[in-house]
Amino acid sequence: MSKDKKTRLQDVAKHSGVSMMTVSRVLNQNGMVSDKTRAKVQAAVKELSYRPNVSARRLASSKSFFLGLLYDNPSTSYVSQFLLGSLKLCRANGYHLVVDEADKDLAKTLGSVEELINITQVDGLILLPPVCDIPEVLDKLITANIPFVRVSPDSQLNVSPYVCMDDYQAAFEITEQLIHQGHINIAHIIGHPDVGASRLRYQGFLDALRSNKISVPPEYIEQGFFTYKSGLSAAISLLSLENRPSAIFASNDDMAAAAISAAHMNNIHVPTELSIVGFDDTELASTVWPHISTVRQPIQEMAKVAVELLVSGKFDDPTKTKKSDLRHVLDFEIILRESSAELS
Amino acid sequence: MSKDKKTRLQDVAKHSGVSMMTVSRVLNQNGMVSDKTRAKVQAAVKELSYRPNVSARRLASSKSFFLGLLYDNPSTSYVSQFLLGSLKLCRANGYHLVVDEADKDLAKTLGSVEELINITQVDGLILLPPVCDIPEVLDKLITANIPFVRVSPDSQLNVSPYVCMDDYQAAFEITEQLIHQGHINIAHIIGHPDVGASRLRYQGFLDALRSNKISVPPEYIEQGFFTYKSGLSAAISLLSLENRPSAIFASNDDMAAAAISAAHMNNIHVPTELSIVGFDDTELASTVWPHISTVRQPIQEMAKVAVELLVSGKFDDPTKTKKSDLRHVLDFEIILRESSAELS
DNA sequence: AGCTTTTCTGTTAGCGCTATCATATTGTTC
DNA sequence: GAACAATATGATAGCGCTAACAGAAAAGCT
Repeated sequence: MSKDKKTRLQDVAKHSGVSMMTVSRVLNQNGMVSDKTRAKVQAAVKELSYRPNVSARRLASSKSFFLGLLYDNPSTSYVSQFLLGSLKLCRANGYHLVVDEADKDLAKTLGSVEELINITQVDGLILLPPVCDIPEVLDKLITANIPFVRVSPDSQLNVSPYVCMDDYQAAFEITEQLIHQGHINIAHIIGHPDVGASRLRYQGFLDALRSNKISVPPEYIEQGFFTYKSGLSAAISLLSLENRPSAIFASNDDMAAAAISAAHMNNIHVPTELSIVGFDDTELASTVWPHISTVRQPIQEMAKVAVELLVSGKFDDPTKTKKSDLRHVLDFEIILRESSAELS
Repeated sequence: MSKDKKTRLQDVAKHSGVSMMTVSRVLNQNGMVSDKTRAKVQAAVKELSYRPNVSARRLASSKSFFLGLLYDNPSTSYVSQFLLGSLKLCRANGYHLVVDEADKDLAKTLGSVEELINITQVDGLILLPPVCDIPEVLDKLITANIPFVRVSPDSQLNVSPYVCMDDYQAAFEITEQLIHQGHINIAHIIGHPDVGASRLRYQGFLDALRSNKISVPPEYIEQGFFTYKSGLSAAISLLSLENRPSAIFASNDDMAAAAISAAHMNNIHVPTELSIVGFDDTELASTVWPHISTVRQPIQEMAKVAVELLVSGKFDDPTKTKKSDLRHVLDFEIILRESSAELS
C-alpha cells in the first residue's frame, strides 16, 4: 500500500551538497562538471539508489525517451528476434520501444509514421527492411528531423546511419560450401523483391557459381517472398523439374523449411538426395527436421547497435554527420547442420 | 524542422470556454461534468485534434500508463503472439507495454518485479505461465497493491482476474478425435511441469481414454518441457518402444513438431504410420510438414482481454472485486490438418 | 422564499525534472 | 597580480497536466 517515497533529484542534491542542476548534469553526462563533484554525485546516486523519473524528464526536456520500431516483415521469427534484442537495450538506457507495423498501403504507413512522430513523439526510429527503403517514409523523417537507423537498407545509403551484414559475401560463401560438397545443380529461391538483401544474396549466389565456372539454368531460379508459403510453391516447382537440382539455396530459413517440407512430400530424402541451405539462423532453422544449414545473421546484435546509435545522439544533428560513420557492418557465420551434405 | 506547436489542454479550454480542469475531467471521464459542457469540450478536442501529453499526465497523476508483461515461457511463438496482441491494445488505450523475462532464479525474478513496480511504476502487470503461479511473485504484487491479470493460471484462482481457456476440455476433445480415427495406442508428451495447463491437458487426455475404455501403458507417458528439444527426446523414446504408439498427443506445437522430426528420423511416415497432434496452433503448426493438427488457443484474444481488464481499472480496488468476475474463459477450436489421420 | 443538499466548475499548487541565464570559480596571459 | 577567458555551479521559471480544495449553480425540501 504505502511505499517508501521515491528518492528524487533533490534528495541526491542535498545528500551530495550540490544543486539539483549539477546532479542533473552528471546524470545526463553532457554539461561540464568537475571530476570531483561528478564522483561525489555518482556516489550519492548509488547510495540512495536513485532512478530518475522518466516522465518528469520527458516533460522538462522535450525528449520523449521513446524509440519507434517500424517493421513490415513477413518473417515473424526475424522480427521477434529483433524485438527482443532492441527491448533489452532500450530498457538498459531508460528508453521504451513503441512497435508499429507498416501497412501494404503506403498512405497508412505514412500515417503510422506521422503518429509516431507527433503523438508518441519518438526520439528516433528504427526501420526494418523493406520499410527502410520506402523513399516517402525516409523523406518524411528527414523533413521532420527525426533521427533514424535502418537495418540492411538497399538504397540511399547516405541519408542515415544503418546496420547491416555482408549479405553478398555470406551468400557467396554458403554457395561455395555447396559447391565444395560436390553440388553442381544448385537452385535458388530469391527473397522478397522489395528487400535489398534478396538481391545481394542472389548476386552472391550467382557470382559463387560463376567463379567456379558453373552455369545455372533459368528454371533453377524461383522468386519467393520470404514466407513459408511462397517457399513451398517455389520448392515444389524446383523439385518437379526434369533435371532436378541436387541443392537448393533459399534466401531465408522460412523458405528453406518449406523446401524441406516439399522434399518430404515428394519422398526426396534430405540431405542425401537433396541439400538445402537457408539464411538467417532463426529459431526455425533448428526446429524443423533436419536442422537447416544456414548463415547466422546477428539479428539481436544488429538490434543492439541500432538502438545504441539512436540513444547515443550522435546523429541527432544531420549536418554534423560524417558519411563514413554511417555504415555499421556486423559479422555473419556459416552454420552447417544436417540439411546439407556431400553429394553422394 | 519547426513543427506546429502541439495543442495543449489550455488551448482546448480556451477554445471551448471552460477551465482546464473541466477539460481534464472530460478527458478522464471520471468527474461530474454536465452533458452540455462535455459535448462542447469533446467538440473542441476533436476540432483541434488534441492529444494529451502522456508524460505530463504521468507526472501529475501518479499513474504511469505503463503495463508490464512478465513471461518465462519456453515457446517463443506463444510469447510473441501474445506480445503482438497486447501491444495493439495498449497502443489503442494510450498505454505502453514493458516486457520483461523472468529468470530461473526466483530472487532475480522478484527483482524484476520490484523494478517494474518501483522504477517503471507500471499500473498493472500481466503474468504469463508459469510465472503466474509463483506464490512469491503474487504476494509481492498483492502487498504492493499492483493490479495484475494472469494467463492460464493454475492456483490461487481467487487472488486476481485471469484469462484462460478450457485446456481440459480441449485436450479431451482432441484425444477423442484420435480415438474416433481408430487409434488405441495413444501416447502423450506432457508439458512443462510448472505450467498448470500441462496437468489439465494430461488429465483431459487420460479422461478421454478412460471414457472410451482405453488403457494407457505407463511408458506411453513422457515428460516434456514445452521445448522442441524436450519433445524430441520424448518422441524418440516413444518411437523406440516395442509396442509403438500409433498416435502421439503432444502438449504443445513445439513438441509436436519435434515428434514429427523424430518420425522422419526413424523413417516413420506421418500420418499413415503415426498420427501426431499438438496444442496452441502457433505459427509453427502450419510451418512444418506435415501441418500439425492442433487446438487453436486464442492467444491474441487472451492478450486483448488481459490488457482490457487492466486498463478498465475494474480491479484496482481488490476489496471491491467480486470473485465471480475474475474468471474469463475464451473458446478454443480443434483444427485438423495433415499430421493426423484415420488409422489404416 | 429561504435553507440545505447535490451537482457542477474554477483556482491554486505542485508532480520531478531541465533550460536558461546569472554567478562563482579556476586557469591563462602578459 | 590585474585582466580576461574558460570552466564550473547555482537560482529561477516553467514543461502540461491533475489533485485537492473552494466556490458557484442547480435542485430539493420545508
